[in-house]
Amino acid sequence: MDKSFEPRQIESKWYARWEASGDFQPSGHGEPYCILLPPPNVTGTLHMGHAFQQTVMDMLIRYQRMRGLNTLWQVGTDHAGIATQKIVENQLAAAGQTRHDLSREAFVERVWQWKEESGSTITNQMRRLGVAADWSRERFTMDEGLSSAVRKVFVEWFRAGLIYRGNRLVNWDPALGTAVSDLEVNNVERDGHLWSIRYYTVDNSDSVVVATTRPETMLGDVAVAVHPEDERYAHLVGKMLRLPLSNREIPVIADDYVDREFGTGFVKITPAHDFNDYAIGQRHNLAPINIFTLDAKVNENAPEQYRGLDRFEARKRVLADLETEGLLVETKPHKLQVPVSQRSDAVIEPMLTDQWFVDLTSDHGRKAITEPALDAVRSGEIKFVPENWSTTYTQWLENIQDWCISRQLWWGHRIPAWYDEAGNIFVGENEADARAHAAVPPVGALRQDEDVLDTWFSSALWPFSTLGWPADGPVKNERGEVVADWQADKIFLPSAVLVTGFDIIFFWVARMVMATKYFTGQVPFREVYINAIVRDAEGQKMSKSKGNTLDPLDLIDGIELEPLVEKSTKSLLIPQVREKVEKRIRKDYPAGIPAIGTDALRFTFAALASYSRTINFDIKRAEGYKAFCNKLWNAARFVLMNVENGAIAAAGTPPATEAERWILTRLKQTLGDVEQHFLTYRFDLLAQELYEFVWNEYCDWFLELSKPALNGDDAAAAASTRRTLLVVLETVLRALHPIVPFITEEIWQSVAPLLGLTEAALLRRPWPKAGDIAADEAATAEVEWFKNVLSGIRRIRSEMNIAPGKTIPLLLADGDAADRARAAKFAAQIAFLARVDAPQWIDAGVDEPAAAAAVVGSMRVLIPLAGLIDVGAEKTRLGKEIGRIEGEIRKCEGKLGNANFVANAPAEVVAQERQRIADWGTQLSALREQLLKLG
RNA sequence: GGGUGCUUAGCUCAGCGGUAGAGCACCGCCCUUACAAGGCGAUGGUCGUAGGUUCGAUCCCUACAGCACCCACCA
Repeated sequence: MDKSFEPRQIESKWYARWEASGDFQPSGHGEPYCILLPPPNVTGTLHMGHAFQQTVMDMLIRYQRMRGLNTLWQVGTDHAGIATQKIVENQLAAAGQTRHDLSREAFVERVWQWKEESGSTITNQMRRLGVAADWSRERFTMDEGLSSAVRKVFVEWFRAGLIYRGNRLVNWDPALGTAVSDLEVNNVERDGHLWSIRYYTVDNSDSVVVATTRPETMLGDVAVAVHPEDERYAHLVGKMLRLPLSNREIPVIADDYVDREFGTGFVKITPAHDFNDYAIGQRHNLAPINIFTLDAKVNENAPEQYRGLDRFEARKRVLADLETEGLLVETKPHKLQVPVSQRSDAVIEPMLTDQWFVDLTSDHGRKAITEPALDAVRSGEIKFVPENWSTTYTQWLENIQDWCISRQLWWGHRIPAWYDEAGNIFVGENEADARAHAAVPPVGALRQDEDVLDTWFSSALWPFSTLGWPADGPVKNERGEVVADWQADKIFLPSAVLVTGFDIIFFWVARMVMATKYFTGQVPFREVYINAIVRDAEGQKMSKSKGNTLDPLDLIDGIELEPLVEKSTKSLLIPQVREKVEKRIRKDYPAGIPAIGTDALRFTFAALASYSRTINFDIKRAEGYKAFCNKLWNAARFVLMNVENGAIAAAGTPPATEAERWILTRLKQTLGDVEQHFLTYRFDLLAQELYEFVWNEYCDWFLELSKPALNGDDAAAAASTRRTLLVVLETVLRALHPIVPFITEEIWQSVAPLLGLTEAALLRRPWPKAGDIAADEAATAEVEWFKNVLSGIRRIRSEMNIAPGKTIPLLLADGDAADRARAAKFAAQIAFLARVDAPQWIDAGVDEPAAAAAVVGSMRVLIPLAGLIDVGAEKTRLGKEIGRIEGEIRKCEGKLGNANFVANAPAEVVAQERQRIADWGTQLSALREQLLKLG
């Protein structure tokens, strides 16, 4: 093995071999265990969130694979309608074109081309992470198989009366020219104004003052509303008002939606551009007046002078005109929630358009789709981890709206609906099917609906569409390879656990439950592990506009300062932001980002994966775990160097030394805990457990303890120690493999032959079970004793400034028979590791030299002063220790002196307290005796 | 307005009813042949505040404060 750990070399070597070996595909035996990859955008690149999430999935898959389960990690990519279409549109824009300059077919063809060119970027990046995913079954949400699933679901839901088309007020993104769902709209608080405007009655005898944040919408007003019980204005209800600027007559109506306390108590009603007003309009039978075109300019329903103006321009004009007419009563600053499109940042305009919806709210829709999805979680059939996310899920479904599934885009699954010349709708998997199911004979030619489906519609089918549904037989990809076969593959439904972010519980998780329940009768997964959101070291959300994103590949490979600055600032358009980001990067990463390797990155993710909902990614922490990898590497080097040239005890030989029995006992405990942490998804505790075992037990103590054994005269002990060194290493490599696959594989390949192991790869080894290892509690006590003696001596050496290389004498006093036996047993180890001469016992009553002391139980461990030690300093040291122990004893006495404690606390707690006070007492008297001896 | 979290060492976080822990940072001594990406040792916390339950509270309950996030139609 190389002298130091070089992640780059190791990583480049293994992935291709693993993938080619077929070990990432289902083994075909054992209990099925499936994980669905949340399909990333096909044109996307790997970000920290992906890397974190995928590390979690990979740990689970590798673990279960080693446990002998029939594992499938189903991977694939999502066509990501809007995002992908926008990328290609931007390319066109750079050439001064829009998609409308191309035909629809040509545009879509161009998007496919782009997908072919860049679609494998993210999957190749995933490979760098080492994911044990089954690439032979990779799917794309727009491939033929998945598209046929989409068509079938649409048609079946339509025929079941669960999908309908209607002219409804929807969230319209005027920049993208499409409807978007409620979920794709963010409400952003902005500084605006509240304007008060006077409307006169038609006879000019009276007037009302309405308050609005959007004065331009008054062009579409159809009424003014007051609260039915508002006595101030009761006399106005039913009167007609003259709408300023438009000169239309509109009624004053009473509706209890109005809040009497807010504004003036009058609300203008614009049903075509406000969701509340729409509802009020319906209640009062008022026809909405749409005043905007689809790109949010004033249309022909408004007075001539405003037509063609953008809505924000129109606002200015309206205000100016009102001012002129003396109708603008008041203007005051006002904070308001503005609906903004997630995709384009454009302000959403509620717009009346024809759209397709999935019915989730009528009795029929609730019974067929919504309720089963709620029941799946309420009944515990699906469990969230952490558990409280089920509240989020449940509450959303309880207040759900119908799902608007049509999008006015070109890239996506075209809606399988056709219209005849009379406007009748025909739905079917294709035109012929639509005709065949026609309720009325079509009039003239059929033309297909122009719209495509919401991207999440196809994602909702992912749990079963990827397994081959609805085809009866094998499904092939475009290269003719079989990627799924529903009859055989439905064993992977339900999948075991879905690992995903809370931000798509509504978008994706809930909708998968709805669709999967409806079409397969099964839940899509048994558990949903909601992973934390990765933020930067300061807890800020990572975003390109803040320039604080980290590219997982930059952490793996490292990046120089200048390229990092360039990369982080290139998409920042505002110079001030750019400057700020550059400054921060130069400060945070003066030497760029060091290469930490995939394993260290993965270990970091594991170590950060507690149940907390955000994790702050600190590169310092990652560097620490790279050090851990290096430690493991060097420990392996030590073992190999010491094992290769000596006899290794045969398998089954009982361990010869206390140290071996102790490390095996600790290994057993560690494995038991690791098992538990896998069950509860506590990867942080799991990582910590293994970290501590490797570093603080195996390296710090066992490797050190093995040195005297390896170099000693006892050949049997040496051979046995060699075996144990190897066995523990090999076992711990197996336990670590799900977290750090590359380094463990690399080391394991060298270790395996020495143990006669014949598997081709570490992933094929069985998961190490605690139950297979024998515990020896007595050995633990022995080694703990030894560690106490050694720590005592080291403390003296350090605090008394005794040169580390200097061999010094060691005396032992008092103690009992057990201490004598142990001292004899560990004599060589003590001498070697503490750099002391062979320990000498001092008999009671014999004069002893002045010495510095440590106390282990009732035994005093003495380093004679003889010019080495400052008596004053030693007295101070002892005094301090005595003070500390007296404090502990006082605490114990306090408890035991409390009659209520003794009466009420469990017996073992009281006994433990008595034991403690006795132990402290023993130490205290030894220390006091020592202080006396120093005079 | 409804909901969900968080507040523990300088920083990032575990612990969650019975002796306050880790990583990183900091301090001292060491290039001791696995490892200076290292070794040995030391320092550092009245566990947000106030009550309550309990023999005992960082942990459970209540209130308060601060900080996040999600959902929602106040013009």
